[in-house]
Amino acid sequence: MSRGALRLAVSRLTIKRSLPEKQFGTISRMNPLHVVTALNPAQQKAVTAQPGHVLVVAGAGSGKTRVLVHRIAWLLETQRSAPHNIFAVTFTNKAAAEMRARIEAMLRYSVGNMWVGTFHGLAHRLLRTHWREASLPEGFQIIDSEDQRRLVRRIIRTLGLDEARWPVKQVQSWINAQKEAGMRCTQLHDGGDPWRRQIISLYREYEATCRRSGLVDFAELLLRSHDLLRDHEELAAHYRSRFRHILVDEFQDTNGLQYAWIRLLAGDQGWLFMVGDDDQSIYGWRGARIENIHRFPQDYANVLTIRLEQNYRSTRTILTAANAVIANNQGRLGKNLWTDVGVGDPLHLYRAFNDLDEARFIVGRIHQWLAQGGRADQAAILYRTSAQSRVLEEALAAQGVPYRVYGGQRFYERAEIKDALAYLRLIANRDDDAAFERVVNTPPRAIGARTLEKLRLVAREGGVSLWQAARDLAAGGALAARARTALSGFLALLARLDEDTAAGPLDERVAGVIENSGLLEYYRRDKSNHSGTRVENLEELVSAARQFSYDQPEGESLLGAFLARAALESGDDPSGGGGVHLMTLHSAKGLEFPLVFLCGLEEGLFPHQRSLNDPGKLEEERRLCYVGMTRAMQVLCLTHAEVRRIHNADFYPEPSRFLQEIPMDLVREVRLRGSVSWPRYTPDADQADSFTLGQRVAHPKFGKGVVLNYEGRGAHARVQVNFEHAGTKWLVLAYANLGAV
DNA sequence: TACGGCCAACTTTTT
DNA sequence: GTTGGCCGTA
Repeated sequence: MSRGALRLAVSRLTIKRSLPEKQFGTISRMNPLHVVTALNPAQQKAVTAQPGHVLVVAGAGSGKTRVLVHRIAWLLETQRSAPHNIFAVTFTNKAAAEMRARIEAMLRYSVGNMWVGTFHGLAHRLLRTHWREASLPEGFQIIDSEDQRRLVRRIIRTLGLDEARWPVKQVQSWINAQKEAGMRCTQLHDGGDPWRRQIISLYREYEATCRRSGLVDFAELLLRSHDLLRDHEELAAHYRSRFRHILVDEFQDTNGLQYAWIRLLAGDQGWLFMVGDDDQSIYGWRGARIENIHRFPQDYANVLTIRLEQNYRSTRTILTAANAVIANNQGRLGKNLWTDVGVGDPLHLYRAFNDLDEARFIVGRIHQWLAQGGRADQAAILYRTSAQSRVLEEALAAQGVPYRVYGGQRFYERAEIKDALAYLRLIANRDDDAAFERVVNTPPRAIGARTLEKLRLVAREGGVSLWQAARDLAAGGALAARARTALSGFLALLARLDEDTAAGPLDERVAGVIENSGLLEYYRRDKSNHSGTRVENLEELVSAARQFSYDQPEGESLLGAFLARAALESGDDPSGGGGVHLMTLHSAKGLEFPLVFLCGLEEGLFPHQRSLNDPGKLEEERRLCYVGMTRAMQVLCLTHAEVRRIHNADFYPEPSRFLQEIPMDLVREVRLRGSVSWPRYTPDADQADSFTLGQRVAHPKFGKGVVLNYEGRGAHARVQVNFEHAGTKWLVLAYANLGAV
């Protein structure tokens, strides 16, 4: 699991050590021409735009990263910019690492003091440097969404609220939405609304808990560093004079707070270089505001807008189809991708009987691809929901096709890893309530719900952390002897873990904690963990710590830095190993594959049920479809099923509206042996004289049914239909007058 | 207090 | 099909 992450860390290390820093005053080692050759006119225009604000509308496969990298190289090589003048921000660690690596590969010197990172990573860097000004404790820790949810649940219960009326996730996302709107609980007013009054008090209580515990959630990283710049003019001035060039990747995915933060950082001195594609905005449900990219040219005077419309990835057919689909959206910035490569294959369309048939078909096509000399890792199967992967995986495995599934449980999010990290967090900061709650009784050490309840009460009344409350309770006489012993035991254990390992290297420290806390033994004996992966993962964490300490030899708090990385990096980078790529459409963004299967194209699945009644959400689904289609380089194969099994229940979905939005002449419907032709997307489907197995049909007398079987052809063709009410019947096609449903 | 079994939920998830 | 939470029992 974490091996990819480790490999990534190693390669970054190699780059750092083998490249010299840029020496000022030395002659550029690179001919500036190299920065702009091999760029098309639009790319060149973007890369060499004179100081000013720039919006690059970069279509799929139009060389977006290339432009960013070349722009930075151009600034460094021809504009007398130094690496420390540049601030480049992305959404993923992967994108940030790639950008840095490509710049260094191009320039052949290390740009270590250039700020390149994710929004959260760079905000974190600011807060670590200026924790005092940001009113944070020096050793503040980052909590992930799961930690946050547990804290919120705790608070809902503490306030004696009904979880059914105050769903944890809803409260959590409400709080995050407030933070993303820049709203602190003190700035919110209930306006006499009891619901608002209650949820604001939840927010207040949550903030108080975080403050007491020295915890910062993801949204807080951004809000805190935004407020830091807003409230400390001298600090802001310092950074504004430093970062003359601010480059933003995937601008369409920024939320309001991120945009505000960037604007604050730029002030009226920094030049903004925003790269994005409004047609690929697919994270609205997480707070991304597509409006940001739309209003940027209005927010600043004289924004130079450049469109990158030449696509270097897909065939003309694929692009035409994708353009046709996205054209159904309103209010786009507008662009039309084109390519000068060939027309290519038509899109393939397969109408499957059910999800098993769909999977079988896809595997069959992959076999064909392999037989024609293709590699498995050139193929990707994209789906709307993770749940769809299971059937596909089974079909691939049954046929011996290697594959790898992206997404899912990440290394640093695994329960056993988070347990181990919680011990480490408590070592770093005893007041970390989230960590305390997590491991106070993991592994079980007889500290039960009653004891914890008392602890929380004491902590709440005294306005102190759980740790401090535990110390008080263990010393006083308020607890039963048994509970007191158990609690003292935990306090002593932690002190021991801390002291025993304080001097040693990080990995020994981690190993000591895992061993002596009893976690290792606990998971070793865990019967539900048949394969022993949890134990392996714990061992892997020790290796990750060792690797990390090689990677970052200097630094005052290695443990703190390690914990921060664990929170900010998923630690999951499924790189090595070939095989067909299986992933959700969301995780496919930014990738490309010669052969792409887009499956489950059905109303209710894609577009998803929960988006059907909201035009805005529907447009986001369409953008998701656009993203999926534009991943394909050579062959794009679309599939849908007539019967879809979801949570053990059968559904009979209509084909996705997105299919209807693709011009028919770009599509070739694929039929397998054993099925008969059925011109599915002709307007007069009633005229059709043949059917596929599983096809839903309507009979004037028997009503609706499903085609089970057929025999013969032409005038003698007969079909067997299972009618919903009339039962199974054989009908002569020529007389049956069957229609489509 | 611990554990096993049962039940409900379940879109997407860069940090 | 899986997972996390809840509850009853030892």
